[in-house]
Amino acid sequence: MGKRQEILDTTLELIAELGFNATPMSLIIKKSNAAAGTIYHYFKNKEDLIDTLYSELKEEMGKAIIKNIETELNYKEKFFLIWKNLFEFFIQNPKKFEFIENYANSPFVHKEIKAINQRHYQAAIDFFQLGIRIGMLRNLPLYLLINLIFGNVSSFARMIIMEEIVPTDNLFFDVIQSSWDSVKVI
Amino acid sequence: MGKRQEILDTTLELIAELGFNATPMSLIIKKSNAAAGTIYHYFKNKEDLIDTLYSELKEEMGKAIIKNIETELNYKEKFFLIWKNLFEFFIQNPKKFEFIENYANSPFVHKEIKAINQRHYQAAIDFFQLGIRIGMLRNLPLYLLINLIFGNVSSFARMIIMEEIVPTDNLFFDVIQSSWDSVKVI
Amino acid sequence: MGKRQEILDTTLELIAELGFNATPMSLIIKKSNAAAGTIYHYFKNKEDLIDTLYSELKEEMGKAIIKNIETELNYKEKFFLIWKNLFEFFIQNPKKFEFIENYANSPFVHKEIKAINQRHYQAAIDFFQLGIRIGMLRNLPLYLLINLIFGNVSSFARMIIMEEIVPTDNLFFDVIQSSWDSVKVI
Amino acid sequence: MGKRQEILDTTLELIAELGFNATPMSLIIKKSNAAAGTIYHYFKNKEDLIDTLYSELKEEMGKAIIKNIETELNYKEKFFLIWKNLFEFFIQNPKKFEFIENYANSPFVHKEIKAINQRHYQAAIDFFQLGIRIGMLRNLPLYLLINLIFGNVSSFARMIIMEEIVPTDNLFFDVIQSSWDSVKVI
DNA sequence: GATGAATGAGACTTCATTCAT
DNA sequence: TATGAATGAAGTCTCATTCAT
Repeated sequence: MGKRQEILDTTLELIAELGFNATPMSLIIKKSNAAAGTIYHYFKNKEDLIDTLYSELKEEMGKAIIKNIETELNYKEKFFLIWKNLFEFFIQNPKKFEFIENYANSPFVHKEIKAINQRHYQAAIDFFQLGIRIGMLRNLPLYLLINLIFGNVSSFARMIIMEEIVPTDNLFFDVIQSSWDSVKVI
Repeated sequence: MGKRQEILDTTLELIAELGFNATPMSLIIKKSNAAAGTIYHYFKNKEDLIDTLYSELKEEMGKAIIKNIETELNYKEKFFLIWKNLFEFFIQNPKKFEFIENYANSPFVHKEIKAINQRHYQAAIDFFQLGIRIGMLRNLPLYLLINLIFGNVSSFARMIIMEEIVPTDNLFFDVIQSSWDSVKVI
Repeated sequence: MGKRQEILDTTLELIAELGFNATPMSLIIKKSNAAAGTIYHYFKNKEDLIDTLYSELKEEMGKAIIKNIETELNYKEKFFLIWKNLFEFFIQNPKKFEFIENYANSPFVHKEIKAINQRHYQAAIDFFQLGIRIGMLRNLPLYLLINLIFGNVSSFARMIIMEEIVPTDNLFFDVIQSSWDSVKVI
Repeated sequence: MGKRQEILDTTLELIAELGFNATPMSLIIKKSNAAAGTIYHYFKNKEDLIDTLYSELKEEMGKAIIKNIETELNYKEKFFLIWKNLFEFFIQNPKKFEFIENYANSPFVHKEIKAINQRHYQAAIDFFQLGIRIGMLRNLPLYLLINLIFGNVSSFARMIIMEEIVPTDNLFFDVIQSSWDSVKVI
């Protein structure tokens, strides 16, 4: 698979499961069958390793969100599609979900890294901005609106991943509808 | 003020500002004007210190949420009151908000601690359950519904605290209305 | 019982069971239901506490060894009596045995303390010296001879206390005879 | 010499001289010219370091005891040889003697470690068992007999090492004869 | 006599990182 | 590319002891 990728995968795995605090380099080294020096061959230091992982995941997530967005759909249908895309990315990648969620608000993360990675979301951001402009969505500050919607997706996905609720098609429909109702105009 | 309280206050302050990783015991010791041994006189170890702080904050937050709930109000008005109570607790206690948010989903936290602290929210939980039963609120799994609503409050509060948006009465009204629209029945 | 005695008893108990390393003052404090300050009221410091305990035990042991020595007995019978006295003191006080054994060769002990406590054994020492002089015992350096004999008692007592052998009258007779055979003249 | 061996040697040196309590890891680190981390690279923790040292010494001692045992000698001569082998190992390695003696009865030592190391003594154990079977040695429980003899060697060696007696050939002959007299059959 | 909160030096250990191979 | 022994600063925690009450 290549040592570099193995290291990244192991890091994701461990941090998702144990958290940052309980994931020392020594553990990443052991679990990824790499030598200490090898990690430092590919990454400048621990911070760089984490930042790289974060960036790659964010890019992957950014692409997942807008999958099939070019299809012929009306605004509401595209909203539902984006919502579903994000939701399914989380459900199908629980470790990545865990990592991104923990990392996103952590003081561990560098603001610059966050800023840089915003670019992967430009299409989605534009979509929501359009919704406000054409009067489909409530006139809330753009990023607040996005955070509210994405927060809904997270809350729902988290409970499923944590096995606190059982996902069904009906439930999915209810939640996405609830989310839509919160931002749609009348 | 008492060393114990001083230690707890300092810990909140530091972890909110710097995060877990960047808050060694030595720093807590220095900033709280206590000796190393004193911390261990009151808390079994760092984990116990954090758990205790979390529990005390959760209790305080639980009480804040249901402030004035006994007043003569209709269901929707009570919903708005709880929403506002939580929001104001966050805005007025940004450090506590930061700590609770970071800590809540961290693998650092013990499930038992979370479970124990649920009791402080019984009144609020009962309130949402009632809403579903009497047909005021969408028939979603109880805790999912609560997480969606509280997630909205968090998203809004976070952006204000991070100074990413400027709070106004109008904005507040829009957001709380959005939140209500997402769970109200028609 | 008096706090002082309770502290000494607890210290014996703990050190016999756990060893010096695993017996911090804090544990003695907890198990003896005394406050930290109380220990320091009676003993200058930990060293003084241990030294005091050692001295009291040595005195007690010194008296036990020469019990009934004034009786009308011939030399060999008195040898057997002393041997038996020491053996029974060990068997009946396994914790004291453990403590004395561990403490005796520990660099923890102060030479002066050891020297001072020799006086309790003067009668026994005189008895062995007499044995050499009158030609009943091998002409070995006095303290070597004593150490060989007392070492035999210890080896035997230790195995019984550790339940590595089962004590019987016959076994006792064999061992004491073996010990006598090692030092008797022809 | 290799860091690992240097650490073990230094540990033996220090513990023999100062005892467990007065031998912190920091001192071992300083005297062995190793970094703190290096010790933990080779040993899980302090306990493991001590256990390893104990095991290696026991193995060495086991081999020393049976040196030249294959020579053409009668039973008594072999008994004297083993006695002398052990004695000389102690005299020539006073630090190892000190360490083994202090460690052997310490609650610090793990029973499993002791059990494992018994295997190095199988040849000697067999020799004493044979002595009992063929009627050369007193019919005492095997391990008791061994402990009595080895206890004699220890008592003698200790006094020489502590410079409480001066070793001479005559004295050596007297003591070994005394030891033999205690277990030989008539 | 007795208490126990408070102390702070120092114990053990972990950690990210380096560098010769 | 890859290794892993070695580093040492810094982390968490323990300990004997003090002192105001």
